[in-house]
Amino acid sequence: MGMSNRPVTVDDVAKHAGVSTGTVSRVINNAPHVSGKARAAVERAIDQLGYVPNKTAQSLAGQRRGSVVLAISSDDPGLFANLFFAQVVTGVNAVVEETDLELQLVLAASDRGRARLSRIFRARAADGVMLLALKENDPLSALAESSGVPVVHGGRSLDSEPRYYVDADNRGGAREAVEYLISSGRRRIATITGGQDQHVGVARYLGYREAVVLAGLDDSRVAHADFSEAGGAAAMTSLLDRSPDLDAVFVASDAMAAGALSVLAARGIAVPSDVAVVGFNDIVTAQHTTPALTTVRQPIDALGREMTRMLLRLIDGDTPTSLILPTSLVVRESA
Amino acid sequence: MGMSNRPVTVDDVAKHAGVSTGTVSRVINNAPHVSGKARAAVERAIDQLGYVPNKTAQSLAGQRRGSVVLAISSDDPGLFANLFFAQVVTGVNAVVEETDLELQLVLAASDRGRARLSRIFRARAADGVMLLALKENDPLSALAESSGVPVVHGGRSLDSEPRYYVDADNRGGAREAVEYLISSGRRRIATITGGQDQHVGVARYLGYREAVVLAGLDDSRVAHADFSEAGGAAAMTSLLDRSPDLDAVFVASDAMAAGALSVLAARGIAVPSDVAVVGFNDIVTAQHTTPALTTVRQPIDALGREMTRMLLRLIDGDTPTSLILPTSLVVRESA
DNA sequence: TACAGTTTTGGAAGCGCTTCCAATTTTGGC
DNA sequence: GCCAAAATTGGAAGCGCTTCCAAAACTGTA
Repeated sequence: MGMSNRPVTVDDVAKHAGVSTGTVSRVINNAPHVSGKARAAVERAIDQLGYVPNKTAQSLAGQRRGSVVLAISSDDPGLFANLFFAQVVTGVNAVVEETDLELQLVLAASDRGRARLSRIFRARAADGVMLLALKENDPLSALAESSGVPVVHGGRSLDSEPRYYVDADNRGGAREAVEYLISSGRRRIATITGGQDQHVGVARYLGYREAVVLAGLDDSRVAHADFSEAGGAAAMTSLLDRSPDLDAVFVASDAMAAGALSVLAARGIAVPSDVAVVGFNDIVTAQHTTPALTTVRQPIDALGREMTRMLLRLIDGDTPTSLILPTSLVVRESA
Repeated sequence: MGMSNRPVTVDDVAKHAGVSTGTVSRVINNAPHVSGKARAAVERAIDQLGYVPNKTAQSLAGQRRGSVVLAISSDDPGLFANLFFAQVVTGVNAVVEETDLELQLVLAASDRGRARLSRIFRARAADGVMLLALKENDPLSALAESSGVPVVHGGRSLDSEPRYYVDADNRGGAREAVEYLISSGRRRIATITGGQDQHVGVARYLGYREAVVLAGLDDSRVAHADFSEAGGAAAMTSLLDRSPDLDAVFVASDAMAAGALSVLAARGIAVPSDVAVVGFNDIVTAQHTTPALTTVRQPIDALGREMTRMLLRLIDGDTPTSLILPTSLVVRESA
């Protein structure tokens, strides 16, 4: 059992099976043009010798890399980033696992990580790359494009729509959330937005406006924030000062919603009876806020899965179409 | 700029610089025995041609893989697992990034993942492997051992201590937590344990006993559970029924502590005035429980970092010693 | 200037596989 | 039982790099 020092090679297998290396290779890759007899002999030899193909050699000879990389460039060390990360990886892995590709991870927030990614593109050192949470206008995006390496983006950026991407339906989710508020009788609906320099920030704001305007309601109760809890609190304060009559607020992230809730609580405003609150993301703490937060959930593992499927198709030479994944409203107590 | 179809190779660089491929290789790997003149010429050529070495070819020729794998076999999809996961990866990446190794990820909870890992061992397809959260008595452990591939374990198992591992000081952390309870005047201290079929479960229980016995207190207030919130609740109930006089409880995980807290609240027992509660892990929700949970924090990213450092040393042929990382008590409101 | 010792260099032989081409064997139709 | 067509096979030529060895170019000293 593999006690020998020198690993078993195709030549050993060929010799042992009494065929040529070419035939062994054909069997390994179950290519056509192999007689049943030869195949059986080779398979027996492989078994007896405990042969495992050397992937490096396969790659070199076969002109493919045998690996895809998942690059995550979020430098946000926050809870959401972490969980998001883990779930995406899970989804990606589930699909990669079905192939015989390796999954390489690159955390591209640091300079070293970015350099690494750049090298991968320049050297075509992977069969494909999934790019997650790239900053707006990231130079890596252009490099990726020009390298010829298949690339799938997770999420979009404001400046330019990637050729291939998977994204959550941020606008639709926001719209649905607000429509829910409207259907439950709210009429003076405010919103706290995330950074308007990011696609998700804008998309969720647009979804809010769409719903509010369509219902013929006032869309002027807007406070811009930055996705942070503190920002959410500040925005809620400003909203309350400007429009004390509001009866609902759609908040573009759960973290901001948590900030908003604490301001509401501090002012003695009851949720949801006085003011209904809806968040976005469905982070874990959403269940633990007081009251538990009604929010919009993104299908994060599906995002990972679909990105990977798309990448595989791209590697196969297909031309997939970008995808927008539906969100779902999770109704708890706050609305 | 790389518009050519055929990628640039050492031969191109050699020709362009007027030297041999051997010399180019020596420059790339900055090996000795290269004149300044030759080095300069090669570097210029590399620059002008935009040459990036082909890692696959380097691996094949150099008899090294150029990659390490991080294998995670936890099939626990829970919050803690996710966050743990993300933090370990972050720590691992931080160290791997400093080398020119690639980081390959294998989720070994599924059969396919396990098969993949097995293949990696049998084919020596990585320079080293980090094994996280392997189940007790996992056959992969034996395979890893016999393969000759350097392996570092994260955490220990009950049945056999791995040759090289990094673990958190579960016993010490538990002991410190209980000593804190004692020092704040508690005398009738109970514990809710995690699964006693896992090393962490046993270690934390041992830490509890150590502290309690050393202080000459009664160590009989024990309820065994399974690290789950529901299990924690059930255990708390049983504890309260058996020993209504208890004035503190050390709970071996935050999830169980959350369950315990809800039981306490339901019975109208005030925390911490009537009963003090300490958890373990410092998951995010620990800050959001009512009251906020005092708990023991593990240095998870350090775990990742130290595992990686240890693996690198192993790959270099050194003989590191296993490591136990200190935990720290995070005092909040519940104790 | 010559010579032994040192450093640098070129070039070829792999690393373990795939793939192509030509050679061989098999097949099937008459 | 013969022949062309089809299927199978062996073997060699790479894939792009490292490394080893021998050859070449230096170095300094006598």
